Amino acid sequence: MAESKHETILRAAQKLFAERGYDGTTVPMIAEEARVGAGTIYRYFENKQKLVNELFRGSVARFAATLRDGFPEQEDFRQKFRHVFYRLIRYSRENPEAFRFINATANAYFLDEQSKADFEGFMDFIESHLDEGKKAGLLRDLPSQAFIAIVYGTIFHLSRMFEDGTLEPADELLSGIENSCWDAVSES
Amino acid sequence: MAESKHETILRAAQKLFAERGYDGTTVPMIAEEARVGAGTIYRYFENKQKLVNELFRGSVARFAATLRDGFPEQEDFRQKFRHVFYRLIRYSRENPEAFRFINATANAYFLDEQSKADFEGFMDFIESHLDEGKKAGLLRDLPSQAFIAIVYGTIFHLSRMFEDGTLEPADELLSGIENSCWDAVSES
DNA sequence: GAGACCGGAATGAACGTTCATTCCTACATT
DNA sequence: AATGTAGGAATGAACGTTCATTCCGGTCTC
Repeated sequence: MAESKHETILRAAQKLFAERGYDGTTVPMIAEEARVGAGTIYRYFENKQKLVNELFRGSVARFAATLRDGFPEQEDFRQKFRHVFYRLIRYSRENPEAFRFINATANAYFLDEQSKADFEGFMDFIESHLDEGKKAGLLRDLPSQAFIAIVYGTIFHLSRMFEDGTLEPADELLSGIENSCWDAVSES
Repeated sequence: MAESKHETILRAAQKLFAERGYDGTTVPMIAEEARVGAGTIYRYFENKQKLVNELFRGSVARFAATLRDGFPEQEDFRQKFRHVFYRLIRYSRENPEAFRFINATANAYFLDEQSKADFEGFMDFIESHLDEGKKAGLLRDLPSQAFIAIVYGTIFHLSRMFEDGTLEPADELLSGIENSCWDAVSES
């Protein structure tokens, strides 16, 4: 089998959660999307809330891995910034549903402590990376959270536009926006 | 009475929708928050979906009014940009629940055509304003949608941080971010 | 005391979840 | 090789609960 039932169910849930949200998605909907019986879902997940938390943590872990993977530890800060930017873009483009799901879910009332902690850890990676640039005097005198708002906020909105076809993700466009973001955060 | 029941119900619904989303909010919850009977809600709204759509349109209308109000038609583009930036910030700060609700709801499956059209009209105002700057050669060679992603995306993320206390909305910080955004979109 | 208005119990549909049953696969027996 | 059997996996009808919505008896207002 190419994909286990466990994975099939998670994939189906992710698609629906991204489209309709957690509360707007019923367990029978997930079952139908995954082409399994409703009861089967409960062989793999204790309940709907455990399912959404497991899905969230998995998505965040893969997202974090995408960022850390091939991080140019030896190169200069400008290169590192570029790496993070393009990896954020890459993940949002290759996993639009996961990206949308993560962002819509990150503050949700049904997330457990572990999930919240995992997401915070992921954000800390981005923040500490920006802190490094700030210490090196390469970035403006703003809290690194502000940089996150600029870079992550931009990419988040961009990915929405790519998804609904408002904007086409051409290389030239991405490179232009990467420069914009760099100019927004870097010391003049 | 300072506030009609109609308004009280809308306010209560907005608070809950912003916190828990449309499907995560039940009509009895809204009734309790508004301190009215569940049946009373149906004296003012045909059903839950009509309620959320009316609320959405009202919020978008007030948001749009905030932007248009006092728009410095006679001044230069830099001033106009500043105006839009600070009005976006102002609305998100004075109406954090409305702002969060609008952004979480803008693409939702339960919005009717009228609501979608209203929101698009609002976004068109921002876009046409940016187009003007582009025609004047003041902005980079990027689609104006990309500018929206940068400015609106930044403010959206920022407002989240203000709401959950990650960041404090000091004047100095806002002015610094406004400059960042301007540098991100303007021709060097 | 008539009429508009309101609250919250009542209602049927739909929810998350369970469970008795069926299905499938692998191995034992011949 | 063919048949029998065991047991985990899968199912979907059924359960209690909760939802959106309706309805009706009571309460203000004039």
